Amino acid sequence: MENIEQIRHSLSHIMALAVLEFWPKTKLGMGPAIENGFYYDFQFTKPLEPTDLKKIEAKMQELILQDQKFVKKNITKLAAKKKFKDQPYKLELIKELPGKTVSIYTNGSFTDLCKGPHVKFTKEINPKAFELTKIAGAYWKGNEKNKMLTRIYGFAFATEKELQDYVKMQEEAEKRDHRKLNEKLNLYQISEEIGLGLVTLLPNGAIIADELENWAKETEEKQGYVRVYTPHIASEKAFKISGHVPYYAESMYPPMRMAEKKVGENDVYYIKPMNCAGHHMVYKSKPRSYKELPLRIAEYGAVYRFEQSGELYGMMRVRGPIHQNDAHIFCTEEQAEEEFQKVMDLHKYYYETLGLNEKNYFLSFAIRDPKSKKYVGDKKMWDKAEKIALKFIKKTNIPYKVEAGSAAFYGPKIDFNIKTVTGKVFSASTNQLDFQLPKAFGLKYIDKDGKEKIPVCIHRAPLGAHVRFIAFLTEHYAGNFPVWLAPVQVAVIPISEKHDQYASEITKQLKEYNVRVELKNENETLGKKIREAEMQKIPYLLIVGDKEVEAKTVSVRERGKGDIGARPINSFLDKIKQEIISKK
RNA sequence: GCCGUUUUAGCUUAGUGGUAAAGCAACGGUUUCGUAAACCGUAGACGCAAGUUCGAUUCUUGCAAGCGGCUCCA
Repeated sequence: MENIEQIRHSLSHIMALAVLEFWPKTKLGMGPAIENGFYYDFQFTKPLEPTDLKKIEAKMQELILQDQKFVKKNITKLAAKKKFKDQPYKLELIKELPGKTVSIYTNGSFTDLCKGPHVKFTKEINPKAFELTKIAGAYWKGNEKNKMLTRIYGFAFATEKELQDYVKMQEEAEKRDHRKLNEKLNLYQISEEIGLGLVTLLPNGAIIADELENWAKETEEKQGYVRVYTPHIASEKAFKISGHVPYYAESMYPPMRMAEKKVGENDVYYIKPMNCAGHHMVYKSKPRSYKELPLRIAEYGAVYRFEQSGELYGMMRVRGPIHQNDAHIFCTEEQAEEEFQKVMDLHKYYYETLGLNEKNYFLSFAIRDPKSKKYVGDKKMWDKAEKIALKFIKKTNIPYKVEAGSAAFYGPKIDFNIKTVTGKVFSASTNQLDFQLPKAFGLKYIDKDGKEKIPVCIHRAPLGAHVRFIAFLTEHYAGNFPVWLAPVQVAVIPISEKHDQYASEITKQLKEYNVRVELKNENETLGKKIREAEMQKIPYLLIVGDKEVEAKTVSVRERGKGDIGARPINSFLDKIKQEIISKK
């Protein structure tokens, strides 16, 4: 496996050499190996033509066949500066690297600043096991304030077969893309007329959202949560207290101003990007005693965020409505650990029920970048929050990875992240330990000793936001939703018009038991109706013809399994009800 | 938002400097069928705007949206 990384990394150098042979004035950025291949960032002196990719690829193959040797050398920074005097990005890197010397690698006429390692000879690389795939813009050092360079990506593997298999696998994965599946499943719509990134859940999507929401409500009620409804808009005052203005303002829809009135704080309103302010005000609605804590305030709150247009991605990343499975747990510092553990256990319960395991998600601990100014509150509180959160996260025994600089502006986050079929990472659920907002909102409770204290707040949203979670589940199940979530659970298919009446009786009976059923009695052949139902991914098809009418049964066809035989309707009802209740 | 790329009917695609072809879906009819596509017919489109031209869906420019990345996130 190490070798494949060396091959990929070496290919990026070979690509740089190929590019320089065609356009010697090109400035070089960085060129690492990545999960499926490699890339290199260039600053071209002229725009790249679409055909150039093939041209570079052919040149690379030629260079590989020359069997160039990769030679490593350590040189002083001074010598390096001289060597790379025409490469401003390399000079910048040399300046930042620690130590007095840097390592360079030479292959053919090309030398790059690089810590390696590489293959010894290019003959170790199969010239048919790589391909250049795409051109994209990428900011220098990943910072949008920097210049945008042109990145060329390539796939690379040890053998040609592995490359072909990978490409094929990608094509298969794309079929599971929730945007693609939506064409048949009709879960949602995003239209230019309504607006960019604004999702309409169509009837099928709405059913799934409702099922998830009901499940969350039932579960949370058992665990002592109370439900509230808070306004979708709030005055600027609230967001100044919470810090959203100014720390989060660029992700918020522009404010609404009450023009006819004198403009003061209460004449400016924002659509809420988070539910925090509302829930903090619920806490503040009356004086609180330690006896009331923990106070768990829940709401499937609809928030809107003005995400950059280029970030929008089907139902995975939208501007709204983002119905979050949100709750804020207000508790004492001593209670926080237990409450946090309960939240983690709740995740476990939800995820296990949905058939998710650690292959489907990973935990990340998002802390602040101490150098950045985009965080509210004082350092002491941040250090404390990060320290305690880390302690909690360690106790859960779930592997996690630390991400510096991605905390929320008011506190560290513990995120459950998911990957889309195409490899994009999104956070499905977020959990935060917050010492800032309760203080900012002036929340208090009277403790046993009669003294006022500030509660701690745990922000949590285990089922994330409806649309993102539905998108994730759609891809996870490849559209084959378990019966309890399936928009249509059963299709009743009469073989001919003669059986329509019996079919509608069966349909009616199922409806009485709250099974989501569709009668497919349109004038089509049986084969066609079955095909359509299968493409809609309906879990059960009940086929009724002469035999079934006669014997008072239904022939059951299970999704993906085919005909599983005839049985009396009551027996089928018992089976499906059981599956719905157990969320199988 | 930035870089690249794409845009012909609801979807998938064909094609042209003289306004366009097909399959599926839709609709109407025929057929009454045993486990993934019956048959016949009808209707429906060149993303938007400007320019070049006798004439633009086709060429040019701008804009918009989609897609792939970057940045960013529930």
